[in-house]
Amino acid sequence: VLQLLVGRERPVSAQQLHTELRATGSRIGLTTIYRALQALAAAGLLHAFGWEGETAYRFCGQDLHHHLVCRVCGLVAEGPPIPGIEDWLAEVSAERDFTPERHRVEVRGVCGACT
Amino acid sequence: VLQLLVGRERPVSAQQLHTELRATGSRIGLTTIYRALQALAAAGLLHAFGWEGETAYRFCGQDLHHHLVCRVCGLVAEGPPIPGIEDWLAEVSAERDFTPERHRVEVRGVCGACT
DNA sequence: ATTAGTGCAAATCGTTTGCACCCAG
DNA sequence: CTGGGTGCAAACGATTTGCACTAAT
Repeated sequence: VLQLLVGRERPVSAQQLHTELRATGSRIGLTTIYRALQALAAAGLLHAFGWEGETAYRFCGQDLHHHLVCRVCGLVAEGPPIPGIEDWLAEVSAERDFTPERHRVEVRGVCGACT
Repeated sequence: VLQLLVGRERPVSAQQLHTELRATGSRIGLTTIYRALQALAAAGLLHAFGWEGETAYRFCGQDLHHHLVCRVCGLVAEGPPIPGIEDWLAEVSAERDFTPERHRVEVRGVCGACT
């Protein structure tokens, strides 16, 4: 299942994956897809995106955590870290007595192809 | 309905609101809550948060768009803009031929009270 | 023989929709 | 009379769960 996710540009929902797999003749069940996706997401290999009522997943390295999401086609591009975000985070957290664990920057817009 | 949202520290789901309102004797229907929340969110007065399977909303000014979310109690604190984020955004977007519309920074962690 | 993992079908739960009703203009 | 907004109940769709079955140790 993981192999199907690697190399994809846009997130896929459990139901989409199921349909695709079924089309290739696989007898895999929807349940298994859900369980696999949840496990992989919990392990940090996938990122979850809310996409029109359903949850879609995308393979993501652990290092880059910033996304440019096209609201038209759903394409997701990764971006470099924001310079200075760590300092900002440390400062703001200290101010509020908050212990940060992970952060996520998501930019919504329209990709070049959809403009 | 809006008045109930203003001043809250943490997001509330439609169902929670409904329960609370019913408890005060209101005869409001769940449908109305959903419609009101969607309208307010579309108008930019509320921000939507995914919280354990359901969608919760929180009143948010239009200027500050960064959030510190406690994963234990759901408390949401607002933060100042990241210095330099606009420059970063412009640069990254230009690189990828992407037209940004809005961005969102969400930091997950644990608040002081929950530590 | 035991166990982890699977698929199916039914149950669950948040959300949306269809529709009849009521109040204000 | 007319229209917008409301509540109720049914419909919907994504996700989860119960359970029997299979394959591998």
